[in-house]
Amino acid sequence: MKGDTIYKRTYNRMIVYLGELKIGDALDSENVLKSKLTASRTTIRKVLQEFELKQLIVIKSTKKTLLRKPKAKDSFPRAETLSNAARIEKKFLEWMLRADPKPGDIINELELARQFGVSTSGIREFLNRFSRFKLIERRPNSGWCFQGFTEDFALELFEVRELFEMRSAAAFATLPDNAIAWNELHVLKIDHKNLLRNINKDFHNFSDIDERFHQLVNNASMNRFIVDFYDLISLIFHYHYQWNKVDERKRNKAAILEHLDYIEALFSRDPKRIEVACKKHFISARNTLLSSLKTPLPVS
Amino acid sequence: MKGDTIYKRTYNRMIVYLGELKIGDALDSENVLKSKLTASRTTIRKVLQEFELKQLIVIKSTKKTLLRKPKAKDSFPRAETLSNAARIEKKFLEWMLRADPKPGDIINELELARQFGVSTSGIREFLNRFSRFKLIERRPNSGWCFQGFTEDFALELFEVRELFEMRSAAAFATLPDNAIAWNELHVLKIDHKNLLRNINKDFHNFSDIDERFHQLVNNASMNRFIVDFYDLISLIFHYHYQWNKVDERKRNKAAILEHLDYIEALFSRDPKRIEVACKKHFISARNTLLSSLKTPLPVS
DNA sequence: AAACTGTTTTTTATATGCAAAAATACAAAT
DNA sequence: ATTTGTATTTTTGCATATAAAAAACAGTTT
Repeated sequence: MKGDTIYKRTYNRMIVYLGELKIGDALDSENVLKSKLTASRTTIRKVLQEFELKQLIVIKSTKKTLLRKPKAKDSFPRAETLSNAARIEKKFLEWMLRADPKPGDIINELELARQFGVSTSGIREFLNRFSRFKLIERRPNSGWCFQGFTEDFALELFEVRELFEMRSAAAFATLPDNAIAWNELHVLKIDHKNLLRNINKDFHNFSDIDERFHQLVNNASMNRFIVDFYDLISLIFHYHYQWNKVDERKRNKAAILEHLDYIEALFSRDPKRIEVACKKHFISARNTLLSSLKTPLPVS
Repeated sequence: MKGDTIYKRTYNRMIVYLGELKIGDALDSENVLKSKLTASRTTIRKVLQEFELKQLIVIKSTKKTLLRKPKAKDSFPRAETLSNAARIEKKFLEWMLRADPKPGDIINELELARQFGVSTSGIREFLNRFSRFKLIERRPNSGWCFQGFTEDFALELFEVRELFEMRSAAAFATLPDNAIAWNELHVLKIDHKNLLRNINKDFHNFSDIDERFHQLVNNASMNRFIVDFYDLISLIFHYHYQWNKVDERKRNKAAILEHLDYIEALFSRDPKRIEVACKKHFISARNTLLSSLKTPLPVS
């Protein structure tokens, strides 16, 4: 009753690993495989035995050799390698998007469990973890109350986000010259410029680059609470990007330009300049988010 | 298998409620009792039936009358009215204090379950909730890793605390004249002065007043993320107060004086003055915490 | 008909059961 | 000294079972 997603995940990783060898090559020892594929030796052995059975490898005491290359399509489908918890998270986010629950709505564990086809304990555990984002609230001995992604929520979120990122950006400027963050920032600058060049076609790629950029800045704070808070930002933005498609190209182009300005400010290490660029970006980001909250959901 | 702590809690509340009536008085209707004692009608009825059985009240269709007054000592002991979850939390904090786990230590669910005499699912749920404080981290398919209340942890905690409270204090100054927060601040000022007068005797009462004060300031931010973060501060301070007894009287006296200064600054509504008082207090609070981290635990 | 009580259905809180995975142990082989 | 074979023991992840509590429904009484 535990599911065998780890076995399947390890199996898939083994296929990738074998794909990198040549026929006749010897495999690494079990202990090395254990760290390479991140699983216990117990699981590694189980997978190896399965591969021997399928005559992909031959095991002769301490020597394991590759007989023929596995095909990538023999892998288990990705969905089967997700843990139950990950699957529930995915389903819940999809459900939120679809059902669009309003503040004050009650969600109950049994109902969700039935809808998702999983046990109540899985749902319960998920909701417990998810509640850290403050989008739902437990009512003891009753259900969960949906708080909703309201304007207040967005404003409070942005207040903290701004507070944190201003601090992080200031910290970024004081990083030593040889910090890898500078290289990463350089790469991001190039990526931004490339995206700007193909903005008409690739504008929806902005979401990824946006997350990478802000995460890089926040990491400079070296503060677990600040870094952790970015999980919530990511979630909200991911969620929000799903439905606010109005003017997306135009908005993203503007944001890229702001980012480039912000990046230059970071390279300059001038605190004043950084503050100005950062603040400017947040003002427009907040406006974007707020205006999209007022746009009703498209009817599907 | 759900435990009957709610029944017991309601039973105790009913005793208090009956204590306020005179013999021969009619009890409120079930629905009124339901809101007065905050429980479901189902539970209210169960309790009422028990009281009837014990001949404390008589139920005649729609009329319930008090026969004789219950004695307070017939209540269930407080420990039995705590939910399982609350009991686990309490035990875990005690355990942390006693076992003093070090960063990198692994805690496992089964072990704790056995030690606390509860089921693993209870432990699991608690650890999941508790992990939001970042003192423990889940290792999938393995156990939980204790992160420890290290110096880094304390510094990062204080960085955010300061950021948040500076913002909250500034917001406090802009509250309208008729906000109840001003009255509460006034009460707190008096309480501080009283405590200062009896500091030699009552110095250990500072912990409570400290929490009330900072919570009041933080609430002025009207930001759920800022307010929520104070849970962590409370936890850490509660935990920390348990063992750092060195110079407690002296430290608390100094802190009270800083608070009084801070309170006056808030009343003045002068942003500059507030900032100075707030910052000053945080510098010494941080030093206190850091120095206590370096003090080894007293051997018990 | 509004408020109340009696009864039934649904949901939560918690314990328990069990397969998968991890950890451990140690002798045997290279 | 590393690696493997094998067996054993623990522990996790998830499902399910069940008593307590809540909610919903249906009658009564004022």
